[in-house]
Amino acid sequence: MANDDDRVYAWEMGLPTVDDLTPLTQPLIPPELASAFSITPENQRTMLEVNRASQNTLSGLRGGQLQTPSFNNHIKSFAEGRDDDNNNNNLSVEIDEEPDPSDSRKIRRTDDDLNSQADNCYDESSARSAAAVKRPRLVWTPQLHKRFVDVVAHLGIKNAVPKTIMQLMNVEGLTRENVASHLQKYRLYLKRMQGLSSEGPSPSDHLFASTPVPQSLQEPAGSGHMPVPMNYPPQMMQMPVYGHPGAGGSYHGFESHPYNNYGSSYHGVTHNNK
DNA sequence: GGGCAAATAT
DNA sequence: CATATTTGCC
Repeated sequence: MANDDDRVYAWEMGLPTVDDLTPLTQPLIPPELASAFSITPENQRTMLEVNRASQNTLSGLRGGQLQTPSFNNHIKSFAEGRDDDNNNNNLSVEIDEEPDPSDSRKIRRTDDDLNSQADNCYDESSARSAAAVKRPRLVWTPQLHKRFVDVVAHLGIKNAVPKTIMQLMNVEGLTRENVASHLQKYRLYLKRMQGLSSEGPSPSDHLFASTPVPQSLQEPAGSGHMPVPMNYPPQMMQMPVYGHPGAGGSYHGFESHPYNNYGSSYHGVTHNNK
């Protein structure tokens, strides 16, 4: 006598996670292979292109009277529900795109896009090279910063250079300049804290104070470990929640374990209907 | 390319 | 105002 919710949940759990799926930005056939077998190489799809296609798909679904509202709700709840259930740490760069009065919604590189784009292809407007587009101001969310700190910690302090950090963070749209700039500030923060021992972080250190500083950074950590490629799961998961600078170092975020936490977690599908 | 400080920009 | 980005210099 299982009710519908249970059946839906069972169905959702049987679906592949975003981690199992090949990112849309990644060609199914490597260029080398394609050329070797004289196959016409696929067009490279960047995240920007994929996202644009997603927007078009969503706006198409919403705009046209063809769809019933409940249909859209199901798509959305599905995406959010899986995110919560699997505890996916799908980090992505969260960016605002001001020049678009027609749709003031925030554009996010999430698996909302992956879901929505599944039933549509990208059009010509998305075929433009996204490289030439200047990226909007990056927002260093606690999650993004956490990942940054993790990478810096796992690299030695000696290997923690912008380029390497950027690569290991593996975040779409994140540039070396972004990392370099953030690293600069982060180092200043570390320096200030080591100088004034036994003193709570400055109230102005909103972001940094909310993220624990790994011991790997406290000292030169002479352990000669080479850059070990740490595989972060593909991006996703954002929440408006901000760490409380309350001098305690209390913060909530993901704890280096992308998966697990299955049986005990409640799969409350949160509808953020605005 | 990296590091840093100062100037800009949002 | 806080923070991210750009710039110039080493």
